[in-house]
Amino acid sequence: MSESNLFEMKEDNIVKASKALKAMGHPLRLKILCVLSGGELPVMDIVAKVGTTQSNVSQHIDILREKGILSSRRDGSKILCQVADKEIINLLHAMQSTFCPAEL
Amino acid sequence: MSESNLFEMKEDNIVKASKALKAMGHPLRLKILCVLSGGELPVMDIVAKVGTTQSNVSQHIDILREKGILSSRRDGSKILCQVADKEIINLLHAMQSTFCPAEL
DNA sequence: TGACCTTTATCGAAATAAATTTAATATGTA
DNA sequence: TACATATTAAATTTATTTCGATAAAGGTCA
Repeated sequence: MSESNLFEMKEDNIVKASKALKAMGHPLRLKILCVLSGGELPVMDIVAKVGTTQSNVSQHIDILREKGILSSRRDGSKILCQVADKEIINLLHAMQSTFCPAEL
Repeated sequence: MSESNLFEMKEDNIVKASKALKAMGHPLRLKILCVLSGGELPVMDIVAKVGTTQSNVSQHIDILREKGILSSRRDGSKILCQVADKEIINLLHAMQSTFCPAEL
């Protein structure tokens, strides 16, 4: 009867988590998160760093925002984006140590 | 000139990581990982726990195996599956604390 | 205020890619 | 042979990605 999983996620949380993972599971969006790991940046700077169109970046940012992975605030004419919270930062750290063995 | 991102992932690693995240970013596959967090299980047991067809589970397991997230070994007529390594376990922990605030 | 520039968001549409489901069959073990 | 798992295929459906054009919101300056 050893019935305990380490991760007893409820269905709701499974759904929420899988949506967030899916959102992060796109190369451009993951790149955006890496770029933001240094701190807040306006959208235009992200565009410059990741190399695609403004429209495209804006849409990807929106997807990350929807899932609570990224947050943003207006500063004058600019929108400053950042990684939403410390939990997400931790998650990114865990990913880095999982997937970037040599880059620590 | 503060040019350093916390996460300086190379393009290759970004691609690898995003593929793995995408693989985990599916409710059924995440559920399979949760179910396996308690230890090794044969495929038939996973089928029973997650509730779908054998063929479907087998296909999802394959996707996780391809990305190095899950490993398996034969034991007689059964295939025992488990979460691939400690890094992935850490990642699952990070996800749990991010997405399951009340279930700790 | 009005004209204009910058920054970001949104829309429409085309192209592409996945995911789902089911069924049939193959493989390997006891 | 029967059981456990994997593979394949095909049909179907659904979603994603991307681009270009344009809209909206804020800032500047005459």
